[in-house]
Amino acid sequence: MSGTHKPVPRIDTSHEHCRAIAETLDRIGDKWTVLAVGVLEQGPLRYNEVRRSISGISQRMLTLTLKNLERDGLVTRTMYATIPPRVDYELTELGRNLLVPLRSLREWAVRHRPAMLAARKRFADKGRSARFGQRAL
Amino acid sequence: MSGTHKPVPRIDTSHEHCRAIAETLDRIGDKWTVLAVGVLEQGPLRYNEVRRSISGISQRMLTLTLKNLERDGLVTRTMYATIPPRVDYELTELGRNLLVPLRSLREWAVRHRPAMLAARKRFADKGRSARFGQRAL
DNA sequence: CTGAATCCACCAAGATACTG
DNA sequence: CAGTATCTTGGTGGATTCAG
Repeated sequence: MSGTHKPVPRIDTSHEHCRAIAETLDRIGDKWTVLAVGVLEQGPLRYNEVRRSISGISQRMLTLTLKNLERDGLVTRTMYATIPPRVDYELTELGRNLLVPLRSLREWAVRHRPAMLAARKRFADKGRSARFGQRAL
Repeated sequence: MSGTHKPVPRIDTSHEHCRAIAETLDRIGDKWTVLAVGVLEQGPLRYNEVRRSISGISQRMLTLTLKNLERDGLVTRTMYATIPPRVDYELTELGRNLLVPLRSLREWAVRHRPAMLAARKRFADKGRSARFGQRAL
């Protein structure tokens, strides 16, 4: 292990790291993926159980979201040839690993998102007052 | 106040966390935001420095991305009325805080994304063999 | 140099209806 | 119950041009 005690001293040798993040975000940054992962956190669910757990999702988008999660090895899909048919979805190890950065993101959202929204509001107000010559609306 | 005192204080107690994540992802999950934050990690940069640091970005998208970051209090925008004009962008405290979950995401990407891509490939191959009657292509 | 403005292509995602 | 198939649309982002 030659001399180097810490193999990760520098964070950003180039922006290929950023690209890795961006690509990951491109995958999980759609409208429903993290919600699906979230509701599956507690354990396996049937198709319609997932559906009911994510209010507002359409059948089409749920099917697409789950299929993509299965394709990427983040959830398993288990069919039971019963009548009526039954399909269970469950997070894989890989999928559960994803919960770690998601929790980190949640942590940021809980702690700092209010400040962000406040800044957004200030920005909007500033823009409005500028457009109306510094006069309150 | 007849009967109904509280319309509905709790919307989704367990999954509102997922919504918070989803909303955050909706904000930073676009094509360029994390890349911009990433290149600004090392310190303030001028407009064209950022531009050159993010290969492939158009003027329009860079301007939009930076403006949104400024609006949400994640970066500061400092104009110098010189000729030629100069504008510096720099991460705020809020913006630097965002680096924490982003690093967590990068950690996942580095460690687990190869497995995800492998699963995706297996899935594609499986689909192909299925469509061609179990025969290798 | 640092943008703003305009036009346009593409695709994610919703609505709806149908199927095994 | 667990999906597919088809159509439609709003928004994201690219290319180009104009401006202070």
